[in-house]
Amino acid sequence: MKVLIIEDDPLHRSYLHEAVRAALPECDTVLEAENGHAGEVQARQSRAEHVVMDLQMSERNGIEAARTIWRERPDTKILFWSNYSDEAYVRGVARIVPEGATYGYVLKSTSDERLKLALRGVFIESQCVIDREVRGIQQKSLGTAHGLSDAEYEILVDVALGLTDKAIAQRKKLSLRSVQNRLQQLYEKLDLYEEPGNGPEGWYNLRMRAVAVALLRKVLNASALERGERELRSARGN
Amino acid sequence: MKVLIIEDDPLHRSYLHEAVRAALPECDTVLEAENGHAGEVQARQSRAEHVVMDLQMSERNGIEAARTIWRERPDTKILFWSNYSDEAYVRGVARIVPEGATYGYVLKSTSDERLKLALRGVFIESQCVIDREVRGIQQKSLGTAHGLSDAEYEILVDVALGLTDKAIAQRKKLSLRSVQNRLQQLYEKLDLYEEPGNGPEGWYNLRMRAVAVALLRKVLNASALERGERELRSARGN
DNA sequence: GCAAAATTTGCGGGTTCCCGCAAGACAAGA
DNA sequence: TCTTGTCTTGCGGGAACCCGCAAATTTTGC
Repeated sequence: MKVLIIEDDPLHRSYLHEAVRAALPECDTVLEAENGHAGEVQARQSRAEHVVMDLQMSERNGIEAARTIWRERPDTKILFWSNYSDEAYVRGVARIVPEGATYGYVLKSTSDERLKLALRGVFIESQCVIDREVRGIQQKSLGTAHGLSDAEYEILVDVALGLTDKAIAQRKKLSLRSVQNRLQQLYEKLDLYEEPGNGPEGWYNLRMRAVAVALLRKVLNASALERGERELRSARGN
Repeated sequence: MKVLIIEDDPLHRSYLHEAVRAALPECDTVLEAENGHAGEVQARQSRAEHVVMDLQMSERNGIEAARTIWRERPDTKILFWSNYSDEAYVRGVARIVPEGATYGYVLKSTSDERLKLALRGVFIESQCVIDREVRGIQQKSLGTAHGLSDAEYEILVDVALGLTDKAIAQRKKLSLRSVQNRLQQLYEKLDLYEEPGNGPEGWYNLRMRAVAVALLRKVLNASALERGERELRSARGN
């Protein structure tokens, strides 16, 4: 059995290495890669079926790497091991998990014990192991109360990238008015109409404010923006 | 001699602890705190004059903590030890360094050797030790070419928070038109007028696009936004 | 298959934004 | 003192945004 570790921080990498050794005696080789790009190459070459990786790496982040790995071998078992449970990350992962794949998502702040359980659970038992806190975010992002639908999320990204309504309409093949409707739903969902303690109406530019609160609430983050920007550029140049 | 370590990642904390022990034999006590808030309290109680800390911690980030520490004792020597050299962080640090204070800024990716040199340089020799890469960012952010002036940066933050031109004008005690002028400068500096490969003019909402590219280029980041939001709220409620 | 519910679209208008133009305000330097 | 340059302010208009209203279309549930 082979395990591939993709993690850019050397300290965390060696910690993970040790944890894998301790939790999985049946594992004979442990490979390491120090960024998403190297990780993809390693995964391809070594045909490793068990991967544990960080999200948020420079060079190429975990979500990108996981996507290409899964695209090549959808039965790969991946354990995500991240510092954060930003909704943007959780959503990002959810978007790329292939049908029926087994994966896990644990936070770096969990105990050694839990990490080991997660490693065994995902790699040996083929269970999906999701940290309690991450699970909480998942639920919340689905709940109709504050959770954004996929349509709303996508338009949020487009707006955040700085596209005009017209550009979005064209991109999404909708009428101008539909785009604006979705925007209104978005504003509604983000509670922009009832921000407390703001004096005269018209303090906020709703469009910008929506992005600001999305960023503050971690519904969006830099990595999601980068992904959107890349997609945008590639769509332009086709 | 006392050294206070403020760092939320346990692995990094113990690594730092060891580095301090190795680099500074004259240091008799090493204290630890696991977030910015605890760090401030520790610094106050222990009267430590030597601090090494991470930026980007949850709970309360390094810049906030450093500011209050320096406010209470401006002669404290602080070594920032961070994963990133985002312009937003560099600028954030620069904003709070008191007159004549000695500090350092090194990246976590530097070698053990350099870290130790930085520790000795800042704490013993009272030198300012700034990583080559960080220095590069500093220079760039000052160069008139792409660098934003303070005025431009501040308006960027206000826009990013979602304020309208009118609100900004009032806040900054300027006329509406002046605010818009600054915005135009900002758009100019960020090269929004010559983005390559975008077809018909009018793909972008300049206001939003400015924030998007600032985020992508790390001129802005989530932590800067949070700071801005806090200031905004406190200004509202005075 | 049909009615209810949700989405999409067009129209119209009020508001805000973006910006060219030009007239004051102020500081630095010949 | 008289430029020269930078910064600020006002005016005006075209474009984009925000949104209520109502009809057309699609989706959903039974």
